[in-house]
Amino acid sequence: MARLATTSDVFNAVAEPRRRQILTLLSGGERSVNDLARQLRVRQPQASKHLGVLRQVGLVRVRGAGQQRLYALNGQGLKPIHDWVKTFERQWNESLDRLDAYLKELQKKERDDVRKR
Amino acid sequence: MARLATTSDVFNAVAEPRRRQILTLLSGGERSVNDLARQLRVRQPQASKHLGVLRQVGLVRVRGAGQQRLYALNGQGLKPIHDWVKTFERQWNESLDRLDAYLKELQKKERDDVRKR
DNA sequence: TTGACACATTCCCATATGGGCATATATTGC
DNA sequence: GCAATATATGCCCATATGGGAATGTGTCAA
Repeated sequence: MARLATTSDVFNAVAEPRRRQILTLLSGGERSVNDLARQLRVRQPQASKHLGVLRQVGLVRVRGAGQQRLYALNGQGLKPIHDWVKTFERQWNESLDRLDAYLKELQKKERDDVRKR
Repeated sequence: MARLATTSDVFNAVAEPRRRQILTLLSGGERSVNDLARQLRVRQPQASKHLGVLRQVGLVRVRGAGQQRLYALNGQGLKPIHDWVKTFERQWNESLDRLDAYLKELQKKERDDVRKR
């Protein structure tokens, strides 16, 4: 079956670093295709393709403006990722808490050792 | 160059739905490979492969327990995704706010219309 | 109409994939 | 040692990819 299509899912669409870059750039406001291509140091066709993927999964919107097309971020499209990853928030906090507790324990031992000297 | 390796990145590793399922299952605690394979309704080798990917990107830890290997979630591995998507939180809140304002505006109009009747 | 510009689409190719399957590699109990 | 169980790994294949390059489509201005 091979890997899922990049357009099958927001997760797959966002797996590509350049597409994440595009979203970051668009968070500053609308941009034209050439604009984005220049910033990404990518040729125009690739920029168009990436934008096409992002559009198919609903992460960006397009608007015609004369002979250029302005792409805008659709922030809501990222919510599924946020919601999913948020369900694990407690998990990594717990790991950090354990690390924190461990470090505190080390420091305590250190103080005790110093005291014994 | 083709698509990036699934092991190149947490984003790529998590793009596969079954791997997300695995992480969800592991958030309930350690599981053996067969255990996971059964829950995912996947054959054992595929489960092992997926777990291998997750391990390579640091999303899970393994621990030998007799003749089985228990996999555990490493929540901190998901933090990069959380951090990235969090930078867009304002974006979709704004969209939602606009939607909210729009709906409120509609309701107001509706009330006014009723009043006029 | 014609040319210039912005963008989209198509074809090519090297590459990695995930599943099926068979097989190697532990580890345990006898 | 040997069989049984749990897991990992290797090979196969169909499929989708992202970049390069060329070409199609649309819009403007003269």
